[in-house]
Amino acid sequence: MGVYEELQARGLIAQVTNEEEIKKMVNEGKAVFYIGFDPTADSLHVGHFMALCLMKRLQMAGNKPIALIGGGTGMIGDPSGRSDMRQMMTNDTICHNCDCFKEQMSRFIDFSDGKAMMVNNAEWLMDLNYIDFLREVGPHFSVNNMLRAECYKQRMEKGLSFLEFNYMLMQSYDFYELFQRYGCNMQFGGDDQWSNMLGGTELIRRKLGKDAHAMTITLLLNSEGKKMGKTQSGAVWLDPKKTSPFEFYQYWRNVGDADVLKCLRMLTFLPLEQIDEMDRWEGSQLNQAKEILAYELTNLVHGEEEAKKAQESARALFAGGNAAEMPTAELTDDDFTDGGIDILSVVQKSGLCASRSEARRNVEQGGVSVDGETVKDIKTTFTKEQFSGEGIVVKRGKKNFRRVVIK
RNA sequence: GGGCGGAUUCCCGAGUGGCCAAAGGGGACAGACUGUAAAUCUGCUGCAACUUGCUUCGGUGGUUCGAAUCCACCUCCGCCCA
Repeated sequence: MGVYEELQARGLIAQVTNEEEIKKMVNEGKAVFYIGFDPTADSLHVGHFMALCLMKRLQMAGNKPIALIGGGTGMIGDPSGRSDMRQMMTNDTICHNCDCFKEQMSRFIDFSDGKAMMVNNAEWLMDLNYIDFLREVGPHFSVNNMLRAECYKQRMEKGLSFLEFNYMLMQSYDFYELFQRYGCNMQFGGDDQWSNMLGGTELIRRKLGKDAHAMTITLLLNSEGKKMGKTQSGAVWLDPKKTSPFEFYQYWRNVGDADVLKCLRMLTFLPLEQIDEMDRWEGSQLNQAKEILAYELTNLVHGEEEAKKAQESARALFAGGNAAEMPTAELTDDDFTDGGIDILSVVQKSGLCASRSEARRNVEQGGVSVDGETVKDIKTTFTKEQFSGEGIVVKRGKKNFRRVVIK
């Protein structure tokens, strides 16, 4: 089975420009492909992770990946899949984010010995001359067609600025540049990028009369059709400072039954036979599959040691006991009045609740417990001594734990 | 540039002078049931205090005893015309 077939079997391929040619090229390790990453934040997230995995898979099959950092395109902002305009970022922010991306990527992809490259499109986009660019690229794009493109369609209702409208040209120009500079003959990207990517192949064909290919990765959606990798507090980040390995593990441990197998196929490197085996599991047995998923992914992103720690903590915590590896919050002397502190303050200051009002609600509804004992009275207080040593374990709801100690 | 319409609490969306911290829905959160799942049911959803206070309805000023609601100016957005 070639890589292409494997990708297909894992459900990763959404659309391709020319299946036969791409299959051949990829299976024979002849593709020089790129995936673009716009520096919209200071860490990569799960969506990027899928792309990185794909890069790795293709790299292992002998193809050469180019990671393109969007230092230039980030200045514009991709309107695809958005209902409103992105906030414009300052130059400094973009540069900082680019650096963060670089560092995270080098942990997944082998950039040694020319096996992969990393380039920044700021290199050629920032110095473009407006008139020259318009004359060189502009004639090859039909506004009529652009307006029909899926990525702009949804924005036609809410409004689309000229700035964002140009994004497609920038991305197309990237492909064109990479094609010429490095012989890059294929582009990968999320399925929402399809029209932008076609812009690139089209530009190359028109300007150079050469063929280039594009292939999109299936977006990771849950059974409700929402993008995965998002929590109400934001994305699930790969940076352990933004999403701790434990939280990361828990995110995957908690995916819905309907989504486990899909995630295993698309995100892990486990052999397909093993995944097919799990596909036969039913009911509560799926919990094991979720554990495997969570472990595998945490392992890939944070390493074996962190994965083990997260798994052990999760097991211990949900089996009712305490675990060494648990988010810890520290209280200081200032938090105590007359040597005591009330439950609402504990819950709030430990970061389990945003406000005292919220803490009050949770306590009143029986959602807060301390060392396994439910606390129903909002007037319950604790002494400083109780936080010394191991401290106490405060729980809000079923899945939010925190060890609270005194500093 | 001209005409019209709009900006409400996380989102959608009511509210057009006091009875509004603001209907309804979604989402989130908590509880029950479970398998750390889904579905369902219940509660809850500005901040703080234990029934009272404080800060909110794009921004700034103004009218009024009193404004999310009225007036002026400004900012942003949509539609139509150029």
